[in-house]
Amino acid sequence: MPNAVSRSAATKPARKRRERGSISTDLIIAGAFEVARASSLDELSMTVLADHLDVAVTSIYWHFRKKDELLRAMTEVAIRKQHDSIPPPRDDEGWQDMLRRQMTAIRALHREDEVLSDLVLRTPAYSREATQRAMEDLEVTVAKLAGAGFPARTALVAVNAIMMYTRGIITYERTLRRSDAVILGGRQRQMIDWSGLPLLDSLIDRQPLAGTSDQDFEFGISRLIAGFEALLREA
Amino acid sequence: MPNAVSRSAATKPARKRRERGSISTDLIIAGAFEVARASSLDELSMTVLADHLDVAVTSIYWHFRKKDELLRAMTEVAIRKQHDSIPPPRDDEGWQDMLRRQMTAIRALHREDEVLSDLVLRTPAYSREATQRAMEDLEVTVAKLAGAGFPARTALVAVNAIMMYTRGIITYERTLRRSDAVILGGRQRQMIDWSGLPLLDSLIDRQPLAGTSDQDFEFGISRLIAGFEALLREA
DNA sequence: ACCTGAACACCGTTCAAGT
DNA sequence: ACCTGAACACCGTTCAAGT
Repeated sequence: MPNAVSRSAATKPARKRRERGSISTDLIIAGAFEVARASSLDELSMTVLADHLDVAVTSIYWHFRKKDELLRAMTEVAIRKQHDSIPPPRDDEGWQDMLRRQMTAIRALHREDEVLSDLVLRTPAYSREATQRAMEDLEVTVAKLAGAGFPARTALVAVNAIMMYTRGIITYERTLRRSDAVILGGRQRQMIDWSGLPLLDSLIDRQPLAGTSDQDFEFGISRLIAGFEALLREA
Repeated sequence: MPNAVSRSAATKPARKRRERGSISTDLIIAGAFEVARASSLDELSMTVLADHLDVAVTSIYWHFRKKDELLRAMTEVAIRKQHDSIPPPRDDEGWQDMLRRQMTAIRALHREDEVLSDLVLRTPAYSREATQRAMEDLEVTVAKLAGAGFPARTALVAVNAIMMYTRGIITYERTLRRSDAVILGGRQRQMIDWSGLPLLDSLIDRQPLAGTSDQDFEFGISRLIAGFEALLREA
């Protein structure tokens, strides 16, 4: 915290003027990630960011005309990081393992980087480059399924489906974590009258209610893959 | 717009004092939904809501101590509406059709009511009643699968998985619609160099890029159900 | 018990002005 | 070309005061 001086006092920092090239768009983006990671993306404000960078708020507006423009730039960075973290297909594995590894990697990344997750899930890709990269990845993945006998169209829709499932898990887990800070652990269990719920009563015990585990995630992935395999056998 | 008078002029409305019981929490919630539906949940502010209700902003704070409290109340309403819109299982249908109908109904609801969607997806259930209702629904659904031969634990995880898939589709479609207002139709196609992408080039034509169709949604549902059936056969 | 205006801290953004 | 402070409209919230 570079300027944790006086908040309430009327004395203003009276900052020294910075040199001309002393802040760049890259520095601002990096600073924005630092602020967001230290608190959250929601709490990232232009004012706080400016303080963090020890710059006048308005200086940021020379590099980014709107806050939204800064967020877009951050999203590009996040999308690239996600792209780089997805393992490429290997020749020595089947399409099933490829899908499993890719989806697991995406989920892991979103779990360990909430800011990235919030950025990426908020919007589709902005730039041409990001879209191009995404399409190239998709082409390779779809080709792998097509090579295994799936019609091209089916391969595309299948990849799409397993990504939607992963997305659902990711957003749900994100929602849980967001509110867990408030709700505090699984004391929900006591709120419920279990008398009419014999099945659930026997299943949901100590573990946090409706939480998502690695096994639960794996289950859905396996079932989708099994469903794809069934389609392959029919042809 | 009850008070679309002067914004810039220094003359303030000078409102007449309202009677004591003239606004209730229910009226405020209803008004909040009206404002949100007319614009969006993001644009719902206490000030705008107060204007809409022709009430002083601070009056709302007597009924709801925080904006978050109002949002919670709205979420409860939304969750109840979602609950009521999900068709109950029928005796003359199998578990497959039940799941299909339920997931389709949820997706349809979220498509036609964006405000509900934003509220419900933002947070898990708050109140005891909502949680209780959700658990009762879940019990019935899980019981149907269990009756078909699934172990109880598997039935629960399966229902969870298909809900996660549906959630992924819903959030993705929501994201698309949010940005479609900006991006404007599928002119993305021209941005991309298709030379290295023979498969995708042949598949993605006129239709909006990466859009989600009813058939795509159906595909994932079918594959999951097929995956569940495979599990049943193994036992 | 319920409604109200004044007031505050914060936030995104514009603009005219510095160097 | 790049950095800055003053200023504005808006937003959530508190508080003391009305009836």
